[in-house]
Amino acid sequence: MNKILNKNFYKQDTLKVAENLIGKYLVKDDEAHMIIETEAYDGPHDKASHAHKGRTDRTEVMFGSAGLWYVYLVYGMYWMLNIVTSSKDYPAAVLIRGVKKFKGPGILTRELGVTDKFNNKPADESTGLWIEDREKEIEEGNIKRTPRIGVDYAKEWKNKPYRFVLKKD
DNA sequence: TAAGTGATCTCT
DNA sequence: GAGATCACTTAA
Repeated sequence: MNKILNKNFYKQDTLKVAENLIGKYLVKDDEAHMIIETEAYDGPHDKASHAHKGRTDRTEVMFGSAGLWYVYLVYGMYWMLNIVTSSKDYPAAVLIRGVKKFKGPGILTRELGVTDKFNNKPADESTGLWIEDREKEIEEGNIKRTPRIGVDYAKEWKNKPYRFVLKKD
């Protein structure tokens, strides 16, 4: 039974959402891709998070309700796909870094045609891009935690093990 | 390992 | 308005 993840799932603690998203399926129209890599960006105190400097036009979405997409451009070329988590007015999101077929966050969005048109939109059937739970269960010991990628500037936060990767199928 | 690329943010 | 920075990728 395939179940589309709803707000109750995304409302959980950000790290929990990031971990639980491993092994779930990112669905775009009729294609389903198993998520194998995520990263958590949790709260205003997290120096690696865009939101740690406060609310701006760009980060406004992260302060919004759980279950919204947060999509933005980095390095002038690549879209990053995040799902907003936790409570309203608490800035947090989980970056979808990779699915089984496409490695790398920039590749994933390029191949799926994800752009800022999804930004601030809900992850459900209304946008044609959502995440669903399938029968397959991932064992906890099969998920590896590592520090996040590309956030060396974040000082003491750069080494936090906020990245989750599926070890093997 | 370096460079391409453009939105965003922080000064003026 | 100008300048720096950046949650990445590719080609060497």
